[in-house]
Amino acid sequence: MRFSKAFLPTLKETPSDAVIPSHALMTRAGMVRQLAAGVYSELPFGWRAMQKAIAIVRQEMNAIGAQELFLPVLNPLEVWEETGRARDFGDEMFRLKDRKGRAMCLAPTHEEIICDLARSFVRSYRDLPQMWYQIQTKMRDEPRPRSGILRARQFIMKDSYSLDADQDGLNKRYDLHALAYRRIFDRCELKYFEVGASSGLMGGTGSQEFMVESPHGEDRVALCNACTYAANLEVAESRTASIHDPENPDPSGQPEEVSTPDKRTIEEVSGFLNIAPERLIKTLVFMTGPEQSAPVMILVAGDDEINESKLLAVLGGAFRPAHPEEIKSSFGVEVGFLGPVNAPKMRVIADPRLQGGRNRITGANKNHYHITGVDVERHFHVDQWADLRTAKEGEICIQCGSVLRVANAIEIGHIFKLGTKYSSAMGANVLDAEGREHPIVMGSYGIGIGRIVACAIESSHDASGIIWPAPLAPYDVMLIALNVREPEIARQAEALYADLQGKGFEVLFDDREVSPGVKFNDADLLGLPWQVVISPKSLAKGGVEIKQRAIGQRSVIPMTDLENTLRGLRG
RNA sequence: CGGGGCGUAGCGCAGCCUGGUAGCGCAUCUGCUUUGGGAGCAGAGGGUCGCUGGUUCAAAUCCAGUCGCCCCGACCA
Repeated sequence: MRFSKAFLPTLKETPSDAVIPSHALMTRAGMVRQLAAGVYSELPFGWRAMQKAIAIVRQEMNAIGAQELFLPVLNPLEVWEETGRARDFGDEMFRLKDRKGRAMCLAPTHEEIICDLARSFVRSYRDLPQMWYQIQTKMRDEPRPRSGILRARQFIMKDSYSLDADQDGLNKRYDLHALAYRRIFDRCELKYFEVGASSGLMGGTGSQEFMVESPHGEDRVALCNACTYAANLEVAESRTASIHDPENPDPSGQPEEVSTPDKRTIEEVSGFLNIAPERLIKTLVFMTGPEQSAPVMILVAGDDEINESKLLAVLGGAFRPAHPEEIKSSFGVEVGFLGPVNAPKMRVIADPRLQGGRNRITGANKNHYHITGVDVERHFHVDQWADLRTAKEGEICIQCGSVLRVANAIEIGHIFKLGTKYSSAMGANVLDAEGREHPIVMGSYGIGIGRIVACAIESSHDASGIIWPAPLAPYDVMLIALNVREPEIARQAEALYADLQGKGFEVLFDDREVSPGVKFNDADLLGLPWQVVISPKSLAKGGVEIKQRAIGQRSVIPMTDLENTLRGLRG
């Protein structure tokens, strides 16, 4: 491609609404253009990078035997009502009506459509296994699109689905996907890691995320400094130093009320009574059940934060924090003075960190009072022990005993063992060898194509611009002709342009009549792996000048060595 | 959904407080000169100041509403 003819609008200045490096650079390099919040046009330079990522994904998906198909984005809402996800997705699903008034939606993902195909065409265990994938535009009305294309409302995703007769089959298909994903991200030269994850809205029995560490990532992950343990903070476990309880002055006594006027938060009470926060018992009340009308009491140590993902898994269904009025009517007390002792009867779930606690402090269920000397299980009953706390930086790895750190990361892939959630809801069944009907056992697997590209830039750039990993680079070589009005330069540059292309290199040829500075700056901004400069100076030295973008060093080499040098650099 | 900020030329911004001819830099177009890190000179084009309404002799500027965009949080395959 000739730069003089290309639709490649580079920008000298960073648009004011680009906050993170990948967004700023993608905009400045003429890769994308925002049309609305979370909606982007992919311009030619950016689209080429996307196509590189797509080609890699496609090859590796085909390599594990998956078959590509293409599903509709425009869906009748009915299909989504069968599984209840029309409701679960809520406002995140774009909805519309067709001219006849039929309720339609724009697909945020495609499990339902896959299930619909499966129930129509898959009858027997002999038809299984199947792996189907597509590279498709997804629509989600995100409450807050942000970070450029990292969190968009319209984005391209590779999504695949496996259909199996049993759990063993699912495990195999899941492992195949994990393998393919590792190959894909390796080939894209991303420094990724895998974490155990929550399956959230998707349901199912297990899931892993593929993450790239980045300060601009929206996910938080716990990583072990020594071993391979890594988990999304939503599910991460950790060990903590045990809580030191001073002897209870009266081991068989009852808790004692202390006045704590206007001290509501852990911090206030801890400061006021001069007692370590971990010895306070934090009491929260959530409403759960089908009507969200059943209260449940959650107890954790005062210095811990409730982990809502873990709580969701334990409660097994939707929940919400109780309203202050609900608490007032059942406990007769303000939030802030709640406690498990002499509380109204309700299900009590406590974090194991409280187990065996002695002489602890908690709310008195009386405004402006707390109680001290509380012994766990002697003074109140616990129905269920469950890990409900959020792991923190510096805590102990459950695998190896080393120290955990917490980092931000960008999710580039996610694989799920769905099980039969969708197939049973939609009646996608197969007959087994004995002629009995079973729901198909499904898996679902996603990769964010745009995130691959954005992550590559996010983790490989400098002050001048992008530094492409070669496999994702929109072109292999930036050929720069300086002083193109000089006939000899023009002639040699044209010849080189044709020659390199003939040898299979993808070349962006800067043939513009602009000053050298403009060309060098654009070349660094666009970040192609190699820059080849042809100029009076280089010709005088008997060749062309070559610069590897990542390293920055220039050297002049004979024209005849160019091909070998470029191939050598390719690695 | 809560909090904050911003909408003025393609991009980056000033002007608004204190109402009175819409500006600057970059980019664009023409001509000449220029070619190793975002060139020089001369000339030119480009704006319903997000939108609607109000106040006023007069509104980019003041008031109200509305739409859009960004950020923090909540939320989130």
